[in-house]
Amino acid sequence: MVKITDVARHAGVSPSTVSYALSGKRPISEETRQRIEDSIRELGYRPHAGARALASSRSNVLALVVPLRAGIHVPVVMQFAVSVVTAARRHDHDVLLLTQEEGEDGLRRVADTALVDALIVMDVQLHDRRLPLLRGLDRPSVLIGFPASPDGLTCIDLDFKAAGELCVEHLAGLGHRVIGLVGSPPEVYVRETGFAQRVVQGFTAAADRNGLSSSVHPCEAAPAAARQIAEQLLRERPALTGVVVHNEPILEPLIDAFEALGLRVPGDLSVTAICPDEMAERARVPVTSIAIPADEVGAGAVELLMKKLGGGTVPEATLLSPRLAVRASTMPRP
Amino acid sequence: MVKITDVARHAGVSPSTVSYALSGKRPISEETRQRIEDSIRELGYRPHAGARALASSRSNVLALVVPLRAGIHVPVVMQFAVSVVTAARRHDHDVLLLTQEEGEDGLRRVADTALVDALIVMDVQLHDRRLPLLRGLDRPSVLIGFPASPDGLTCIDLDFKAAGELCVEHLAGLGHRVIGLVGSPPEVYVRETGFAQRVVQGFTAAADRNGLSSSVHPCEAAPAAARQIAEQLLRERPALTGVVVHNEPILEPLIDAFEALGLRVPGDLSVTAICPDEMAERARVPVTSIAIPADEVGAGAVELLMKKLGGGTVPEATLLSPRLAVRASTMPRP
DNA sequence: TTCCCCCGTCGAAGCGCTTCGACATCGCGC
DNA sequence: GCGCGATGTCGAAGCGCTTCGACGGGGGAA
Repeated sequence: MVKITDVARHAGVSPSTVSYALSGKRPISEETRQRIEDSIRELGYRPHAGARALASSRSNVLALVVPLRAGIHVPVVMQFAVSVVTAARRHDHDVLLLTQEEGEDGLRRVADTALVDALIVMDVQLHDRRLPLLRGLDRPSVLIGFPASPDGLTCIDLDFKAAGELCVEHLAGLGHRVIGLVGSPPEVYVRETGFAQRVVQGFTAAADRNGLSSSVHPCEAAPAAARQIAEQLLRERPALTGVVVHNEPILEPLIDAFEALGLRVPGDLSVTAICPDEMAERARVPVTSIAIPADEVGAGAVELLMKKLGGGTVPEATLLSPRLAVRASTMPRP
Repeated sequence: MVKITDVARHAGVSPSTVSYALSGKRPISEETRQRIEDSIRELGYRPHAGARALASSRSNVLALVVPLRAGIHVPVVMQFAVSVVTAARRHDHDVLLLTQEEGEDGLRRVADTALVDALIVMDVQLHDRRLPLLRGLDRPSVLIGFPASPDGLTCIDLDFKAAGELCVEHLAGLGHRVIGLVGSPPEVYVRETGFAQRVVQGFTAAADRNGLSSSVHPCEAAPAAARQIAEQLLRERPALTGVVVHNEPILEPLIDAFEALGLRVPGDLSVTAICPDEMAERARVPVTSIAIPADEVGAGAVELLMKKLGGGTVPEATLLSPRLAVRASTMPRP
């Protein structure tokens, strides 16, 4: 293994000079730097990560905790993970993968052993049990998702309330007066997953603001449930002309169910959704939708962490504005 | 930060004794060990990962390279990742997440900087560009998937050839005489992804062995393509009564297409698939299928790596036997 | 009883890097 | 012509842990 002393000898300088040339923490003459770089290339030098971590008390590794639970849309999780890794690499950091199963102990372990410099936690619940731990940890963290009170934490996510509102505004703008929200399975609300509730809040607030008649319907993530909900909506709210769907697996089955019941989308019923773009695009009827901007969220989380690691201060809450992509599933009320 | 010397002082022993008590590399009297453990607990000691890595030249971290490419079924990738992390934790190791995008440089980097002790590479192609690198690296690796020649490497995967055979044997056992394989998109074969070709090999070999009439049909991963293939099969092979599907996204659309063309599954046509269990279970007609045992593969990869890290020798090829779950989509030939 | 060996423990020497203080050199202003 | 700050480099001291060789004491074999 070639080490920094080898490089130093080869370049005719001291090890510390090589170190400073590498880190840029002290000025090095252009000429010397060049010589050092040549030596590094020639010898194929790679600094030892462990030694570096020990001496600098920085491992240049971030922890990423991914959720495993049922009801989580896996491709979206993967998108987050990839965008976090990609963003981390831009800052010369690597990413350690933790599963939620490891729980609080896992977080404590990687933090206390200095394996990682900072942590990113996905799928935060309103009253997440990990919050006190994260607050007390001696290293910075960023949450993807919002707990009930983000005091002392740093959180980033799509602004789901605004997303709910935006869907409603879109429908209202098209003249719809009676709308419904088909939401996530009941257990998601019980579990107090913040984003689901926030969609409901935004939906309801915007409907009220616009003087619309609105209703909210939690729904299991199974095709059969979609059918039931569709029938129920027709029965209970015959004047319904607009639907917001916040339940990925059910989007297509629900549209199918409406059509099977004789409602054309968008002819008789306009549908908007909060779901990944590729899902909205590939549906039988391409769906007007708001996507979760996984790339932005992941990259944003990393940027926030880097700022914190650099000693900067960051806002407790970062809400990404929803963007509505208009597709074929919505049209003006007939 | 509490360090090993603190523990040693507190327990009235030398630091080396604490170290040996922790690692078990030298005998320590029960009494002393107990005292040390108490001190550790009382002080909340956590060994510093970097220091440990430096002194022992073991980081206790594995690299996992996940694929990003289109045509890869994301939930399966996630399953692999989770099972690797879980298995690694059982061996007191952590997992560093690398994206394929980082390519060979990423592998070299984490290996050369001693950030990781060993590597797991997913989605290996027949003539993968990373193979020479992996062979030359000074740390062990395990491939999930098989290249053209695994010489000098360690590979593990489902035995896709056997899977292809098993599907055919199942159909043959039910009396079917004319069968077809609906495969992956053409580019998957062009790309020389081993597993797709191996399914074809197994399918063809078993069909020949059983004296069946067989045909192979690559197929795009889009519903429209499913419809086309269904029509083509009916036209070109009217006597067809058995189909093997090796193309996740198309499984359901294909069954739909067959039924739309007047063929009942399994009444007129028996269908088997190689796909995740939950997909097979949730289809309109639950599909007789062979699943990719992501848990076993991931855990197996870690076990192999641990054995190699421990100085043991392991077989170059580990093929996991396919298991066929019989469901509602197959029945004896009428 | 003597010798040997094993068990349990210690001390010290690193592992490869960063960083702090020191120092020499140079150019500038006065 | 002198002092001073800026610039560029060096040496040495760790960072916290593992591991090697050494060593004292106790038990078994001869």
